[in-house]
Amino acid sequence: MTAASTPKGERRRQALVVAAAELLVEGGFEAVRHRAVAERAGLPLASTTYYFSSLDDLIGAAVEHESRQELAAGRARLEELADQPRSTDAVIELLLDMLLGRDSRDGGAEAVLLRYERLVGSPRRPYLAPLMRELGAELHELLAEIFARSGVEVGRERLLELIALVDGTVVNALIESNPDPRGAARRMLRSQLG
Amino acid sequence: MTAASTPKGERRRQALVVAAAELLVEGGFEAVRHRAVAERAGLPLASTTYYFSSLDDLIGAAVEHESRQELAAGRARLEELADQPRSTDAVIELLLDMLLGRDSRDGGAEAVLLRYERLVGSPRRPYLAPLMRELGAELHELLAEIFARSGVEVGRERLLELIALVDGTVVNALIESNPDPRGAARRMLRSQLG
Amino acid sequence: MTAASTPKGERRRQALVVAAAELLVEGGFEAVRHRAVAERAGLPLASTTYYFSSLDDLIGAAVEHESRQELAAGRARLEELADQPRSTDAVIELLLDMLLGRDSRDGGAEAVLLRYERLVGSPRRPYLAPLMRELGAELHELLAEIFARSGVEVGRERLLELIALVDGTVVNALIESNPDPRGAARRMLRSQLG
Amino acid sequence: MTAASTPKGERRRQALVVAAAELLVEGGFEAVRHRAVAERAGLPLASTTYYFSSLDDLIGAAVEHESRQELAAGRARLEELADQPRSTDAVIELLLDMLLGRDSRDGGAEAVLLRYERLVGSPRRPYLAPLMRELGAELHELLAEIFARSGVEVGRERLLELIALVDGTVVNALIESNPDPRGAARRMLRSQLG
DNA sequence: TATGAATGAGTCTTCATTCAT
DNA sequence: GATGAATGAAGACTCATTCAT
Repeated sequence: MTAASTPKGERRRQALVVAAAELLVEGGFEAVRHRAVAERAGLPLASTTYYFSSLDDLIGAAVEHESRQELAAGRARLEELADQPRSTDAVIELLLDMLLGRDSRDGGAEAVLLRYERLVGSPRRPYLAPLMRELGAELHELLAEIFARSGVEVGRERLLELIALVDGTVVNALIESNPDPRGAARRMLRSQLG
Repeated sequence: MTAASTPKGERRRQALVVAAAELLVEGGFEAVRHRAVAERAGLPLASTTYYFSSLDDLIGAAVEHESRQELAAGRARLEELADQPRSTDAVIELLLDMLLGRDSRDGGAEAVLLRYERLVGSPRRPYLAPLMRELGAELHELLAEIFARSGVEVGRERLLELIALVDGTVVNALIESNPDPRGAARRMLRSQLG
Repeated sequence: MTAASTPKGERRRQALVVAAAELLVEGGFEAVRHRAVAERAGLPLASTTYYFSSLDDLIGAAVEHESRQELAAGRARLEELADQPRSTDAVIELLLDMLLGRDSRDGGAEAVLLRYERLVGSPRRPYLAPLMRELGAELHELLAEIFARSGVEVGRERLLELIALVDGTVVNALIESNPDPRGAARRMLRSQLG
Repeated sequence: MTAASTPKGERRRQALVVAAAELLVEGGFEAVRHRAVAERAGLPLASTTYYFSSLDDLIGAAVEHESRQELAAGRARLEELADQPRSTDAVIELLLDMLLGRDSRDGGAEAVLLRYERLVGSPRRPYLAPLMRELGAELHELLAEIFARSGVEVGRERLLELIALVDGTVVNALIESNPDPRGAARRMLRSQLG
């Protein structure tokens, strides 16, 4: 419909996606507006509707871009560290990086909050459902691989339990304005794995 | 800020809070708008800014009202059931009622989603922080009491773990468009408490 | 909903209605836009949505205003001429004034076209239906009164037939770019009444 | 202006006209947009401005196409039925088919409304004037022929009167939200021809 | 000859907030 | 103490048309 296959067109489209993804990460779904995206990308307002049939379409692309980026970075890191034996603590940090984002190491609660807002906000956007399921599956695979390589025996059920534990701990930490949700999740994982 | 101590003033203020709380429960933070609140309360639009210095002010009052109401209902229920011996399953349902809301029993995912959106959306509203902390503490107390009365030995750490497990399971169920988040949480609790 | 009962408010509201009615008469339904109305009335854009819950609401008010104005003018004229005996030709001109608008006497086809566009455009706007029926009934009454006072015996069926004849003649004249639709209708009426 | 004489060009141009005519019939003048036409024709958006200097140009071609099509269909039908003797009622239905469109037999008021919107909307598009005159003349011829063959004596004046009567009746029926404008026109013709 | 890319202008509508009364 | 009136800013989206390639 709103195709754009020329290199130039593709570049502009990508610029919009990147701008939207940045806004998404910085301010959540609400921050992704036609105006804001166009301005950040340095493109005219109408370009947003030219390249994307609706704002939802653009948001979808932004979520996908951001998530794939993060997943890819996670995979790359896993490869990079592949053959080194790792301590439980190192595995835990890796897990936390994957689940809370690497920013959570220094960004305090803010980065984590944004991430979980995005997750909890997804169900409101039904068009994200297939994507979220796919990304979720890929993330689980990645986490399973992390455990496998580190020699820790973890079945599927146990993996889901650990993920739930982390997510639940984080959510509760956020709600209680705990300034260090990562720390809370870390403690929880240690008591489970350690 | 813009107090209102007349009996009449107090009554109107309360009507606005109740209306806002209803909207909050039905449609999340986004649904709480000056217009909508005033209309539902059957009061003039300007009354919303007269009794509340800003929309955030009103939202804060609504969150407080709603949460206290729910906590009180939870406590009342506990008292009501106090002396009857209870099966593990009954305890689990009670826990789920407290954590996911009683609506979750028939409201499907929607009611649960609304609740978790509210929780995760809270940190973005700093004025809610003290309230959320206080409410969290009271909820934990209530849950501890439930366990205590049902004869199940559960320490503070273990309680926090169970809560995290439920919240994490629910969040993940929502993200994956699982139509029955309560069911997912129930299974998790059973495997932990069974 | 968007009440406005203060004299001042009522005046502004009326200014918008008048502006909208002018635009309607000059350019048809399509010409009645928020921007255009606000500009013509010399009021801010948002005032249009403040006083009218939607554009349709405003259009409805404009149509009603314009039509009642015309009907009232027609009645006034009838009273004014009341007791003078009238020739068939005078009756015919009166009829044409009522059905085509007084402007049709000097405005050529343009004024008539706008009028018939408005009529034929009404069914597309269901909210106008009750109004159009009411106005139609009042117009028929007025025309019946004209015949009655001029001593010409005309039953209800015959009246509807004459109206249809005029409207149909006018529509066909317009389609064929006849510059004098009133002339065509006049001839038709003369051959019927003469 | 922007001619296109290649066989391929001519074919594409025609495809656009056909698409535009369909949209015209289905949704009136307003429905004929560059985008919509191109999409329906399965051609690139820019082809609409390449083959037609403006939207009006395209609309003109669509009106012409549609009208000639209908006239031709009318003539064909007349030939087909030519030698059978016909009752007055059959003649009336034939007349109504020609004036209101065959769709009016089952399409209810909608199809008729669309047709009269198109007719009354024509004068606003001056470029349609010559076409509309020509088509009008041909239609009158066709109707005259219908009467001639059915043995009913009808002079030119009487024919124009009957047409006006039908059109006027239909317009008034539409305005009054009469759901069966064809029925109204039928009754009118019966009382005139019966 | 064609067309993908592009956009300025405009569409209706919502809303938090201010202010005069 | 209360509120009707008011509005600037922003929201998503549409569209005819231009232009470089």
